[in-house]
Amino acid sequence: MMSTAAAKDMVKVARSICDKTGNRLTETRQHVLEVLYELNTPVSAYELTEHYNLLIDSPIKTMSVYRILDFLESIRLVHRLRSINKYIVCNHSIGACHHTTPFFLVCRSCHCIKDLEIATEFITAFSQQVDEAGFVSAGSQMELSSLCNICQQNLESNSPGDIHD
Amino acid sequence: MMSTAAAKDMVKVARSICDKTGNRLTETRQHVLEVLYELNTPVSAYELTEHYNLLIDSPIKTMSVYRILDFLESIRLVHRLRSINKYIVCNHSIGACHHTTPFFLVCRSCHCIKDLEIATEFITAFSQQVDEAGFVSAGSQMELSSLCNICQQNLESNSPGDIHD
DNA sequence: CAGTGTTATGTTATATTGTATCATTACTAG
DNA sequence: CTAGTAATGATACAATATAACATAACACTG
Repeated sequence: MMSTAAAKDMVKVARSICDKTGNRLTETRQHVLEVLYELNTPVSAYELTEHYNLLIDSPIKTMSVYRILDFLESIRLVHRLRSINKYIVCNHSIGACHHTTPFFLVCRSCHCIKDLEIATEFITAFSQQVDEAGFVSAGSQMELSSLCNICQQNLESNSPGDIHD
Repeated sequence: MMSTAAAKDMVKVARSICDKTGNRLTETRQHVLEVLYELNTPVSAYELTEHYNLLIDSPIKTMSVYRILDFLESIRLVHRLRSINKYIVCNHSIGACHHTTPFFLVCRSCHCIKDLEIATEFITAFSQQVDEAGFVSAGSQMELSSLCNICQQNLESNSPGDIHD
């Protein structure tokens, strides 16, 4: 596994988080994180398994990938995009997480995403409504199921299934 | 299939929408809509199939249910909750849809939901950010993956898997 | 009303995503 | 060292979703 400097920094952050929270950043977990980081796009657990097995010499099965992704999500190192069943590295693994409710724009056609930065006033106003509705705002995550401009244009020009890069 | 008065009204609305949009509200489609309406809770395509086959004498297969749900979603009579892979009847089938971006609070534990009414100013402010980010706001749908109060309490009291009704 | 194109549904098979379960290995504390 | 816990391996299976092709219902035209 070739690691960029950025990836090494990310692993450092991950290690310190694990240390603080009394968790183990095992080799396998670190590898999963690195692979996910290098992919730099949302992938399913199965896709991640494939890439892992191409990049890392000790092979892994999807069951383990699920478990490790669950773990990494639980300590907030990765996000699970529930609307498309895919995973990405959390910004805060690379020192950029705002630690408020994340807001993902998700293209339901090509599955590209954008992590939107929302004004704090916005979030707090929301939180109140959420709490009033009998739900928990803390630790929640928003996803807007939408279309990116490219897919929108493709649909208009009647070429469905036309996946851009 | 016993139909309540409310269900009949809903079917009437559905029929008029289909008429306007040049679509057919076939018997099967109507049945799917009625069953989903009576259930009054988010269900998967497979769950819907089961209930359908209990309530309607002519049996259906899940493949058809998927197709019909897709259709009903396309003309905005049902919502697909992508974060939990379940479907519900859209409010506007019962004359209450605001026709802006719907916002669903979704409990990731028990899968109960709440359709939040959001202030219009809110939505428009959002839409702008979404458009600026290169996504399409029209026709989008928001889901907040969260926990309802009951599940939150259950988790705190260390009884995971404890599904309330 | 027959013929033809289109839409909807039936049917079967299969792909994709996610969990349950139990065995084994690795680490941790006494 | 060893007993207990945490992590992973391995196998099976459940749940969700789509592909592909056949048949049926409808709708338009001549």
